[in-house]
Amino acid sequence: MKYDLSRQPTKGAQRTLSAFSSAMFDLLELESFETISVNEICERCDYPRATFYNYFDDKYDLVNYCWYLLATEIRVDEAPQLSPNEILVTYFDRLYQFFDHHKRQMKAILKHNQVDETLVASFTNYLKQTVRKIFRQIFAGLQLNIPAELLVTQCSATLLNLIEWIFLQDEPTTLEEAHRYLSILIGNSKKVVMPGLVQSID
Amino acid sequence: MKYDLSRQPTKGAQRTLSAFSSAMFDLLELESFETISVNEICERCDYPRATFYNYFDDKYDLVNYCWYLLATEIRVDEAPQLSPNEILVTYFDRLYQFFDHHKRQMKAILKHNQVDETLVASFTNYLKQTVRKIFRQIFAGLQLNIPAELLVTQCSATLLNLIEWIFLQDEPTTLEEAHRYLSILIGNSKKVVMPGLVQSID
DNA sequence: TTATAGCTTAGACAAGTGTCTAAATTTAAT
DNA sequence: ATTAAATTTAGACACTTGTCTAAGCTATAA
Repeated sequence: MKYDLSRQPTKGAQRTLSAFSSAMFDLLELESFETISVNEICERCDYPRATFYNYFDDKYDLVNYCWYLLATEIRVDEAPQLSPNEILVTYFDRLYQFFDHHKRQMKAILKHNQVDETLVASFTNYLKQTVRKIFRQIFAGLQLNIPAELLVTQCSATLLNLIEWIFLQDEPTTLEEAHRYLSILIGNSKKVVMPGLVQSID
Repeated sequence: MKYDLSRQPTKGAQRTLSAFSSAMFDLLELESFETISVNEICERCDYPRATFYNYFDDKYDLVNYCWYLLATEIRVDEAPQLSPNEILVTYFDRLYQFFDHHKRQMKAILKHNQVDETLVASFTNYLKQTVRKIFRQIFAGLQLNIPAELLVTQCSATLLNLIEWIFLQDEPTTLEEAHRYLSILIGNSKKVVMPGLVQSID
């Protein structure tokens, strides 16, 4: 990303960022990400190519910014003070809620972009990276019988894989049923219990 | 892939396929996949661009063929008659063996291609897809308390994530230690026990 | 109001991509 | 060894990509 998101954007910059991300979201519902060109993006929002390259490195960079916008909505950054097991369910619920809310948009995008292609992978990967950060913080102070990074990977993968199965592979599942699956996958038990914890700390 | 791999390739075609894949393997040790161009590949193995496009759609297609060549070496396709838990460990061992054997090549490639970039993702993804096929077959006839596809995803993700951690994140781990981690991640117990199975069938 | 610093933009650039044609060459089967 | 079918190849094509320059615009602070 060429534009520095950390500082307060000017009114003009905000307008430009919105225009490009909206154009991308629009185009993703119309065609495959592969076939979208920078020219096409610029035409759609009536900005010159030079401006595009002032803000983004390439279309991958822009789509990444789009994921950043979506992720903000999931409130993945707000970490409540809860036990690891509760956190797991809490974040699962937020993801579930988000995908449920954006069902229509997701379905439209999936029409032109297969689940196994770059686009969807880049989205779920973005979310996975965000969820990893949270788990990394949570596991930092705990006594584990397995390296923390491994557990971080396992938990975020389990969460995202289940979400992906329900919403991207389109296997309608109630939140209750999803919780049952989650507990089986995470802990091989009836309750959600983290693997690798030396003692349960619910 | 434009060339039909299912039929017996002619001597010439075999030579061409080898030349292109070798060129790609060579270049991956010299620079990042992103910066490799089709022109460069063709120059390195002295074939005209037109020939490249006779065989492959693009460089992603070629690198995919490279993964196919590697995967054959792992013998992922030979499925022995074993219980699900034994299969899990068997395939983990094969992957472990393969990566251990190709340590040098992997390290060289990782020097120019970061773990989080497209190239490495495309490789581990290829392996994941291959491992998925095996688990799908294994779980087909079993009684599970969770949809089979979910379990397939979970098991292959756990396997590949552990392998990735050991070899691509470069966390040297003995096979014994790896088995211990695997059992914790898969079953939250001292032994490797699959989650989701209605009854243990060791 | 007016500098001035920072953006925005048009257009050119070198390089890459994937497709196509028609000629040259190779292959496999008689 | 001959021949018909299939493949390979050179070169051209239209198009995309990312960079760069120099001219234009705009916002803010004196």
